[in-house]
Amino acid sequence: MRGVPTNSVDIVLCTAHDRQLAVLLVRDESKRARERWTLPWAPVAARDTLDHAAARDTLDHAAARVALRAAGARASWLAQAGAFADGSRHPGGAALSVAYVGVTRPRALGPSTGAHWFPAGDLPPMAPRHRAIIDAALAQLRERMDRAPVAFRLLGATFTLSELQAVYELLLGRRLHKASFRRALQGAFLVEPTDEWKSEGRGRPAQLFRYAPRRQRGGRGGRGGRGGVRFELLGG
Amino acid sequence: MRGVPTNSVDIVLCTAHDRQLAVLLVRDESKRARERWTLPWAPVAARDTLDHAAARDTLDHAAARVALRAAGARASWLAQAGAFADGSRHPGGAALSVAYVGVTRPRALGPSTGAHWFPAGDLPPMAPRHRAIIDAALAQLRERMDRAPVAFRLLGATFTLSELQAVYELLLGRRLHKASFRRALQGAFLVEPTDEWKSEGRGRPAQLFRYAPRRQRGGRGGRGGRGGVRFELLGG
DNA sequence: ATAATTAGTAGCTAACTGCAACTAATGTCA
DNA sequence: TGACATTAGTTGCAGTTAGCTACTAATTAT
Repeated sequence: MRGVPTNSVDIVLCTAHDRQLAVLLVRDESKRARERWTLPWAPVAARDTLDHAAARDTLDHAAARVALRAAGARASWLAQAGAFADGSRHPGGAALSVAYVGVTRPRALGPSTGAHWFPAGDLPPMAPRHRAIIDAALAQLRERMDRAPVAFRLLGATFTLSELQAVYELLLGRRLHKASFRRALQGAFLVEPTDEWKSEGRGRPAQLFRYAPRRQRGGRGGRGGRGGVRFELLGG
Repeated sequence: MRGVPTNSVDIVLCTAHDRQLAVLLVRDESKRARERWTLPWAPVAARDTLDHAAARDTLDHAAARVALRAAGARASWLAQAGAFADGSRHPGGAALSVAYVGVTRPRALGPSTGAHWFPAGDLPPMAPRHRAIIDAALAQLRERMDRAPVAFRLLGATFTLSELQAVYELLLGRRLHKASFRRALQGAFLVEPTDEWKSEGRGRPAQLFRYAPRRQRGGRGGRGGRGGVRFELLGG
């Protein structure tokens, strides 16, 4: 916290933890912090953005660095979630915060990194701006699930269809119908079966699949946006 | 342009102009500008964000002010489209730009305001960052059409269903099927008929409707997000 | 063996989309 | 005046898709 206010990049990194959607928070190290947690963040100096004219996108790279440092591993998906500059003070005093939302595969955090996974529905007290960022980031995560393969990035190279459905349900926050889910998935040519099967202890073993999107058959899909208009979401 | 780099708010304001989607640009007043156009923008001083703790969202208000000044009227819809800070220089030297996308009803621009509507498909040379902002803003505009009543904001208080469909086709950049469009609209309880009719010269007069969303009947819609998962958009 | 549990599939119905064809109301023009 | 063009608005049909219910399949627990 120098004299000149800086911009910051703040990350809402999500994972599946203990059958719940969890967000990564780190301990707030500033003096007046009393048992507080913050999102992982880093300042973005104005200098940086002017010096490296070659950089494809300064903000994206800064976000990737912050996520890597906080979680100990690369985020497997990361996208910008917006800029926040309302009055509520930022833990680091940043004038403006660029928020990112991402996912990373569940793994153990290194000890004493000061980071911890919190269930998204049970977060500790935080700075108002960080609370707002989390709300917006989780909302955008859900909206983007049908445009980016977020769910697949939360899984390993191979997975069962039940695992995939569980991730969708976790991220969307609602139950899905098994038969419909599989029919839609099959029709989208997104996964292909492997020769391996996975037995989880109880019940029938499940076949393992891998994410292997093939170019769409002329059907509905396609980037151009076919199909009718969806008026259903325009409540008020 | 003082010594300290500032942040900026840059607006991609759209309207229907001459049967085409048009973007509002203003003349670049800076010295080394040779016949160049830029998006309407304004600096956001770091001070502002710290002083007015009461302001709901500093950035949204700044964006609304910029749009009002450039177009001479309030934007009827406005949403944040992301933060941009790649190497490409900003016309005003801003280190970081927060982009907004909005729409405003077609109207005559005041004379000699330095602003002009350009067809979205035929834009003049601009700073690379502004070009990137426009691309991202128009993409987001299309994605948000089914979550926010953007099309209705481009129309007056009453409108014919053909006018509504034309706006949808303009913003989406593709043709829609008349019967399906109307059936979906009727099923969503979004508009209600008025007693007035509008005759456009040729052809049968059209009934005027007004935007009056009623709370959804138990059907598909609802904010909670019903319906199956849309895998079709996950190409690669 | 039998029950419990999980995986995976099939049939039915309801809803929705696109298509084609139709009726309705107005202006244009011979 | 009457045929024609133009735009509005509706209807019936076929194909597709989603959700529901119910079923079979394969494994572990008792």
